[in-house]
Amino acid sequence: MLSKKTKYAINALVHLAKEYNKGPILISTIAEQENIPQKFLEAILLDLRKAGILNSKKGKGGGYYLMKAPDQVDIAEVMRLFDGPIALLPCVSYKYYERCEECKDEETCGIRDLFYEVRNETVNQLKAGTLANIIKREQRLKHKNK
Amino acid sequence: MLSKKTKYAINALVHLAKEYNKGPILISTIAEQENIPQKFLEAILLDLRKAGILNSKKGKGGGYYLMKAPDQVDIAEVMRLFDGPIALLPCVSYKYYERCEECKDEETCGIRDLFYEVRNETVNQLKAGTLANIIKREQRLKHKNK
DNA sequence: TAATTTCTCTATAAGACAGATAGAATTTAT
DNA sequence: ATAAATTCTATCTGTCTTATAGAGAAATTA
Repeated sequence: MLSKKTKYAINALVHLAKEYNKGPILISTIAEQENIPQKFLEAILLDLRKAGILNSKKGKGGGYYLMKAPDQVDIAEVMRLFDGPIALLPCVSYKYYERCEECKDEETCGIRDLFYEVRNETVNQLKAGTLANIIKREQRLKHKNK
Repeated sequence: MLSKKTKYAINALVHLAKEYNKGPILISTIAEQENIPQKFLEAILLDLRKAGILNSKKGKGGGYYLMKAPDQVDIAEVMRLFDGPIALLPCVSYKYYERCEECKDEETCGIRDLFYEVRNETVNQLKAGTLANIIKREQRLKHKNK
């Protein structure tokens, strides 16, 4: 399961994506509207800035805003930033590869082979899941439910 | 990522699947051959027994053995038993559903929509991943690498 | 210079994770 | 009946992660 940190991060990013190119948004605004504890959100946005996804401005009229276009920020990136690997086994992780200590032969491991396929499919889905894509999904669902 | 508990469980199950219908196998044998701390493995096998996947016999000649055929035990079941939900968000979990506190409208949530698709694909893959399937994969890989 | 807002640093309470320890209960073989 | 083998139960512990809260420093703008 995703940590709250990651969930909050995604919600904040979607919020900012909806206001893309409209100038900085206050932390407090995002915190209120997205139901996120403000102090926790501060840390999250800071991490997103350090990762180059957001930028910030201090003082009056300040706040946070997206550095990249909403179709250039995908969920795989956000998840890796906060929760680490997307793979379910360290031995099939691309960015965080590590050998399984208990494993006898990685090359012929059937368990690894299965989880390698799972990882690939999941990463593909999450890379297609950009902020723009999520907003599009939301619009589609709103139409449907009317 | 899977917990060590789940990883050990899968390894132990694959081991037992290879000896299906050959009588009980000692905990100590599995622990040694699969590089699993014995006492930890005891707890794991006990849980698998309580879940109806394994059965055990005490005393001399005792040990653990599979209750179901290797093609009837899938990895989704094992993961759920030890690590809980497979879904990445509680609001898209079938067996462990829970509302996201911070969510404004579940019905039209684009984030939920994305993770719903991810969950479905992952569960399908993991249900196809039975013990028999894993052993078949291993055999294929051994052939290839010769 | 005063107000606004982000940024830094520290602390912490609760729970999960990965085992270790000690011994009780059961079964089989002699 | 007894000894050996083996699973089963219950408790405990140290380390790490999660999800915050608090106090105030630094920067920016009016």
